[in-house]
Amino acid sequence: MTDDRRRAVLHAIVEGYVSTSEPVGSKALSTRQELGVSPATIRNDMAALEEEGLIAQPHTSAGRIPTDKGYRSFVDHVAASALQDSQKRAITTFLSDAVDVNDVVERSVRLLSQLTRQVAVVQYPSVRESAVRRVELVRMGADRALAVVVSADARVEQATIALGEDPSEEEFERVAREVNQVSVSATPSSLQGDLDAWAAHDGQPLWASSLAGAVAKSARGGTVERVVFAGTANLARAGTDFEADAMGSVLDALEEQVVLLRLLHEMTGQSQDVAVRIGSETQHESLARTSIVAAGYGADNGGLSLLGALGPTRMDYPGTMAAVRAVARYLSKVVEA
Amino acid sequence: MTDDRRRAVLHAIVEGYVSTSEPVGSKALSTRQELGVSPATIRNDMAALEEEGLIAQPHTSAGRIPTDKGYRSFVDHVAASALQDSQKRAITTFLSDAVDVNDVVERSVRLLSQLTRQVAVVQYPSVRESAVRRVELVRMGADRALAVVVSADARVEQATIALGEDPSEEEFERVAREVNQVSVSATPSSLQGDLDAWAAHDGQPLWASSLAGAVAKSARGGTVERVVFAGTANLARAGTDFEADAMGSVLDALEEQVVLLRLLHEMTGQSQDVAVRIGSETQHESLARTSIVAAGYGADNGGLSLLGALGPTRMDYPGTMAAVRAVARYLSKVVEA
DNA sequence: ATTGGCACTCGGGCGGGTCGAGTGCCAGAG
DNA sequence: CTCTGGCACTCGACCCGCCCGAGTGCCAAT
Repeated sequence: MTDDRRRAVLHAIVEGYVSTSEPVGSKALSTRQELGVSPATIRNDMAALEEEGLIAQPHTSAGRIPTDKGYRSFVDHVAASALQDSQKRAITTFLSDAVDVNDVVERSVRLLSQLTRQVAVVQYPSVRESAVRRVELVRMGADRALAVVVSADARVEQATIALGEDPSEEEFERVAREVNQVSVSATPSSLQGDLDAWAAHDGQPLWASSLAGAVAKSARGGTVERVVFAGTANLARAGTDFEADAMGSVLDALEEQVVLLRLLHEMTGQSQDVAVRIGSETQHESLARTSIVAAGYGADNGGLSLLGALGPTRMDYPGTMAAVRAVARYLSKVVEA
Repeated sequence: MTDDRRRAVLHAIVEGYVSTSEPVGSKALSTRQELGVSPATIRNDMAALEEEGLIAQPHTSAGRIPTDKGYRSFVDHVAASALQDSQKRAITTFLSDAVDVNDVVERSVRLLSQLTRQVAVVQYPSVRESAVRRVELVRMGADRALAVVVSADARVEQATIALGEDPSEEEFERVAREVNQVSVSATPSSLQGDLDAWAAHDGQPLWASSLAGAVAKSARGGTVERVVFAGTANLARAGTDFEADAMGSVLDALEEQVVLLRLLHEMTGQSQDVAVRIGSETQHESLARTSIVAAGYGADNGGLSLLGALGPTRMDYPGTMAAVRAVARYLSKVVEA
């Protein structure tokens, strides 16, 4: 089947280019045992592949390298390789003795960057709406207070409230008592409404409503989505894949966070499984030469968080996908427990 | 005074090299109006400076570049330049509307990286020991609990406690009540002792002592020292100052954090003011070609935190020092308030 | 459909030659 | 004793021309 062989040729080109970072020619391919055909045959296939826009040559009389489209075809048709046992063991041993959420995320991102040899990014687990266990109000000065919300699933959120006036000690205490009563007795779904109703009562100070809002928001998931990175050094080591300038743009994009987060969300939007964006597919100027492999993790009942690996388009896709998938699975287990 | 002129020559070399990133020769220097002498004279001075090890030439018949020692001399003898008004305004406007500690640190590090065009690093404010306002205990499963400690200065710390057994609901509640009584009534200095005494009482479960330890630790300052970065892209843009490989090492060292923290501590150990480490002075292989400008901030009664800028040895020292000092001063004000 | 053969193209590497910036040294002037 | 102008020298950067070989496209043959 000539179609099969063409695919094989493409895969061989991808693998060759990924491992040597040099354009691969027909002769080199024919000596690989995989496809037992002559260079001339391969050249014909290459011409066809180039016609389809799957490969290109950097200049005449050089070997071929995959285009973004070529990588895409490769990724779509290749089965993600299995992780080596040593790597599986690494995951469990490395992550099992984490002590809290912070630690888990921290360890995960480091692990992922080591496994993939790329830049790893992990978003903090997003949490589902949960009951409030206690609200602590701390006076911080004449017109500011700190609200600490401890939720039933052991999250702790804090928010500062502008009071706009200087309530007496007794009133402050009273409000604190009441907001506790209301919040703790409410179910997650009724929380917002209950709090609003309470704040609207006669006799409540103006700042009661901002307090109510802050508490509700904290229960809902609270603070901004945060992501952490590791392995940015891998970008620098990526050899000739990046000009110094291009690397600057990538690092900027990473620090930007918001761009990356949106991208990750888009990628994992539909499916739970590993998703890949290749080069220009990122639709982002500064990421034109980078690929992202991402997956969601966490409870599948909505509270989905993201993690992924980012590197030059010339990356080991099967290996990276396997690592991302494995870490995502493991994190899901940990977070759900 | 020949000695004065030599210094002037050194400074001119440093400034020239910093701004052009190319070795500077005697002719170019003589045309600068600063020192009104002929190239030949400058050559003599250069020979002397080279003898002293302050400058060097990359290869014969090229201009001179400063050595680490040369930069050191420059830094020691130059007055830190003043910030431009626009920059001063930038600091105040940029930092004034921060809402909480997280936000302050986040904004500071970004600001510093923009002002210096280097990698900026800011350590979270370390806090002095403070009274405990409330301890919240949340059951997290059969044998684990989460302790949330809210301290009087509005910090919130959390720690997980391994219970090692499965206490009854009543006992759990009782311990929670008691640890609150003890903690809240204790003064900061007596806290550790009071908690230990309480945990050692008859009838306390085994895990009471780990709870006591966690609470005391949280009050003392709690979690690990954390640092945040910004502007790593500036490293990449630093032109030819770094090989791709060297840059990888630097990024690694940054992620390591512990190395950097130790270094920062050493630097600011004695004095409160801006400190500079140049190239090999860092005593660290991977930072051999980078310099660090650091300063402490925060209350001078012990709780000193650190911030700084890191970049290639070929950096604008006066400007960087001014920016670091300004941000440190501003942060001190904010944190003390 | 596959293969061997063949002419062609073009980038990379090598050697040689030139150019110029920068130096060190020295003798002379202030 | 210090500064200056002059001079010969060095050596890296750059340009040019050359060759080589990898890799290609095309074509005729199987």
